[in-house]
Amino acid sequence: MVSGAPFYVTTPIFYPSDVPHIGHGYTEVAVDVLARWHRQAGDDTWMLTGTDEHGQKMLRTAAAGGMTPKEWADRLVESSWLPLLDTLNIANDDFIRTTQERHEVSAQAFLQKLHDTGYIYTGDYEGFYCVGCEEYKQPSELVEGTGPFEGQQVCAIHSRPVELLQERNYFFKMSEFQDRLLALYEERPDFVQPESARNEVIAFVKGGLDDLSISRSTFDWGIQVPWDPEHVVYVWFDALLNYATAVGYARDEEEFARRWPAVHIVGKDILRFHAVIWPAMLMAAGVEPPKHVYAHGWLLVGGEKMSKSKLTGIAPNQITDVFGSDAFRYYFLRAISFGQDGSFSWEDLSARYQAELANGFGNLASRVIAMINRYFDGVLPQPGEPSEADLGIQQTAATAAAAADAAIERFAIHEAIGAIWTIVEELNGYITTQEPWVLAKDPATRERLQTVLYTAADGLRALAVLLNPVIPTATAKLWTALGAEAGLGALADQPIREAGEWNVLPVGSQATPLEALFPRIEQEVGGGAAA
RNA sequence: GGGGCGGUAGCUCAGCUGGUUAGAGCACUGGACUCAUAAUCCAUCGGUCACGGGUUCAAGUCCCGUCCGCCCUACCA
Repeated sequence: MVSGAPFYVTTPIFYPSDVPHIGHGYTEVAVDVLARWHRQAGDDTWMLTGTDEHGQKMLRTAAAGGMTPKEWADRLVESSWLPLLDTLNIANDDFIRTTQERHEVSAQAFLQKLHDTGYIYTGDYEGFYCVGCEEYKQPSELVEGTGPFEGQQVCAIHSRPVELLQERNYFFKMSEFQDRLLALYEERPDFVQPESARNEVIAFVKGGLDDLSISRSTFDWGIQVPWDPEHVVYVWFDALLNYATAVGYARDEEEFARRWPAVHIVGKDILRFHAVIWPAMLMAAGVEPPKHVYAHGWLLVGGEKMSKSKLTGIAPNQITDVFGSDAFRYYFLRAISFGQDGSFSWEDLSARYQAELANGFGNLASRVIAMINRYFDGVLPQPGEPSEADLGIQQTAATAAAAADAAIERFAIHEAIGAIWTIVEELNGYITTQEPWVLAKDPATRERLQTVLYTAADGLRALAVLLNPVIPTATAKLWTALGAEAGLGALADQPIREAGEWNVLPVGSQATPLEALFPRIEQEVGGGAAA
């Protein structure tokens, strides 16, 4: 434990009735890397993910399948969403489902608090409701229907007719929070990140806020409004609360105080819910706003936003089945600037796998371990006086480790990996230049050989520690092959902020042969195989 | 309609407050080497910085306009 500073990070909770695609996977993986990094740094880390199971859409799809919504949700969570976490090797600390009792209890307490303090009132609402969006639409959001819906007004997103609904329900006085929200964005410029997201949020809030209808009485699949059993809580309001309810809001004040406030990582399409509505809800309840709301970009496939309807949706296991979970994690976090949209292509994935993971990192590990085994029977030799070149490697590692930690602090995950990768590149060059295989032929250069291989091995040690949050499967194999555990303990316990220090791997560590960390993939990868 | 973002080598992208011959990775080509996953290392090749004006001693970098892509948001009918 270094600092023990709290770090509570969340993914959005997903609709179980969606089919998991690489966009979901991207968010999960990004949050997992942040969490693993902080955890390994000794921060008091907690990673939350989960599913959002209420709402009319779930009710209807369940009914269509002849099931209760809860049965339907159970099935989807078991068959799709928990397996997704396995597929991607996610080390979440908790998984919340909005149908869990702990959530319902805390959510009701939150709602009651808002009601007691006068932030909720009764009103009538009439509007065009889109079941697909789970929300009312303004007339401007509707377009003329085509085909079977010709002559009707349809939702611009789902192209399906909207329903004219009128209901008496409860409203949250969000309009009262405009000034306080703007003050929040002003006082804490890093509250909404990146900058482009912040600007959009500010522009939106400056345009004025409407009160929010937060209950429904036309169906009953949801959390009951505590003072009016005829109403259930609007699904988005319910969903946002998960971040607080999961860590004990109104149930376990000690736990809540320990974890809160959270860092929310979200796709930019749901930024507004997290950067406007959610902080307003918290302010109304007298709870501190989140620490950060970070909006990442979209994955583009063929230059367009990935979408299932355009058949560009890709299931995460299509990638992991061929390349493995490490490659998935590495690729999306390295190739895409976190916070910006990024292009996905099988060609790029395949090329980076080959060039960076297999030929770069994997082969580096392979050649170093092989030489320690060949020239020293696997026993890590004692280094002699460092030369200029050796010191250069040490410097590279120190600089890279510091830069990577600083980048993670700014959510620049791609930069962090790029910084770490300078060690891979320098080490490969170092080995080629130092020519240990030549040194090995002459007994007179034995000590120099020892120094070179020690330097390379300790560099691998630093890489294993620094890359463990990103590619934990590969680094675990490397840790074993280096024989590091005997002297240093478990890889996950290695303090990541000290990874750039030198002469850490104990002399005499017993290396063992290393299988290829990222074997060459001979098979042709099919791009069109969207299942 | 208003606002925002983007358009830089074949591909994916860096280029902060304007300043010597515009960078990186991958791909391509040539060479070196053999410890290693036919891998590594070095070098070369490659761009009218969307287009047209303007400001400046100097613009990819600022200003105006045009075109293209995307996002947010409004409104008429």
